[in-house]
Amino acid sequence: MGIAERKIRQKEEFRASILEAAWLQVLTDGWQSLSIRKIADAIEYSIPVIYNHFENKEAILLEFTKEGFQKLADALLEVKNNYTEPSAQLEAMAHAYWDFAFEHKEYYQLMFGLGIPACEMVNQIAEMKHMTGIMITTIQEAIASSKDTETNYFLKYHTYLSILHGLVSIEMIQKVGKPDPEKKLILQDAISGFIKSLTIN
Amino acid sequence: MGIAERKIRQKEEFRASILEAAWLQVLTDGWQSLSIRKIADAIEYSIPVIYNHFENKEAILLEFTKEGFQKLADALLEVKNNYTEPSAQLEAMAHAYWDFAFEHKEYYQLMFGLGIPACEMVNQIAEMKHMTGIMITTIQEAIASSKDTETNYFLKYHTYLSILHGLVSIEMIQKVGKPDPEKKLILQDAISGFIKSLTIN
DNA sequence: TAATTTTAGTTAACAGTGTTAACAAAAGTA
DNA sequence: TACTTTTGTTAACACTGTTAACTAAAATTA
Repeated sequence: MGIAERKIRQKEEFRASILEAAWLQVLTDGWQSLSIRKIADAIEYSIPVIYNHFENKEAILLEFTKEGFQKLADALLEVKNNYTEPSAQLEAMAHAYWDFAFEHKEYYQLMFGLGIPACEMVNQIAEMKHMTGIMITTIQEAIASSKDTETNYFLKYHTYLSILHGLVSIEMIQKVGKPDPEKKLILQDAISGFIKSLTIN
Repeated sequence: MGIAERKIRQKEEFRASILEAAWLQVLTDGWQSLSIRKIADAIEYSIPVIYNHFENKEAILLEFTKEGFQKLADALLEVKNNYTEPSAQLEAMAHAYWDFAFEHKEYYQLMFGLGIPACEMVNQIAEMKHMTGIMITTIQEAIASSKDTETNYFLKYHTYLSILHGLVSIEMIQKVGKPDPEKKLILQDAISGFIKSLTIN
């Protein structure tokens, strides 16, 4: 019975082509411009077929949100493995986070801008939990090898992520499309302060 | 010639009533739900009259963005004046910033979320420059009374604002409508680290 | 006061958006 | 071949921001 398998495969390909067309649209004109109709146009099908593969537009966005968090998690893990000292890992991960945000601006804006509007949804995105898990683990390792091993790791993780997201989003708001390398000084400044307070205290 | 004056007054009142109706709509159903039609309905006029007072919907949003930055600036100035030490001022302002964000969630989300999409616009909002000016001045005062008076104040201002915005927006994303007072620990943690690095170095 | 101009406000439409019900055509099964 | 299921289409609904064309009222001028 290869027919059923072929159908599943075709369905998967169809789904992928929808996402591909959507992503192309996003890359050329941004999230705000993405519409079901444009996707339907691009794949040369009528509008309702898209609803056979995705419950609604939000489901399509959710797919990209997951993809984004997965990519970010991968990027963090990769640089983390280049270091053994937790503090060095945190610093490298901070730079990787920054680089990801500006190299994949579209992903980042969806992940932390348009997406995640509802409250319960946050914990439903496994990919996000995965990413934050990497951060939390590293924070815990840093605390474990510090003088005060009783430091609240969750508080520190929250601080770490907040600093990173704050730096990125303020930079994204102020200047669009400027890959100002000098701005990494700000990242370096903020993150080294954080790491100091984590390792010294 | 009181007629012309009365007309100007009426026009101003009309404009105010549009903003009032819009704000009511935002308070009840959020920014996403705001529409020109609903405003027109609320003030019991037809749709095009709104375009006699505002160029487009964005202009209405811009009005609230300005209002928001003005309110934030006021809040910062008020708490700043309760202290003389720049470091104490920065700490108090951080708390005021946090409080403003969650007491005026609608304003904050517009100011840093929907609004300011274009690049040039940032410097066109005088109210925003005013607010950041207050922050920058205080940072400069803190640096002036520190050991290293050569510290880059603009870098430190950027870091300060980024930490605040990061904390607020991460908190806003994760939990909607939870006034968790424990979360102020994170603010305290991050901001005291920043102030330390500002005054000690 | 009467005629004219200016202003204020309306209706109706255009060009979009997400979403879905009703139907036709193709594909698979008996 | 006849029947059932899947697949895809057309057409519509209920919205959105925005604007052109028109009418009624107000203010100005002769």
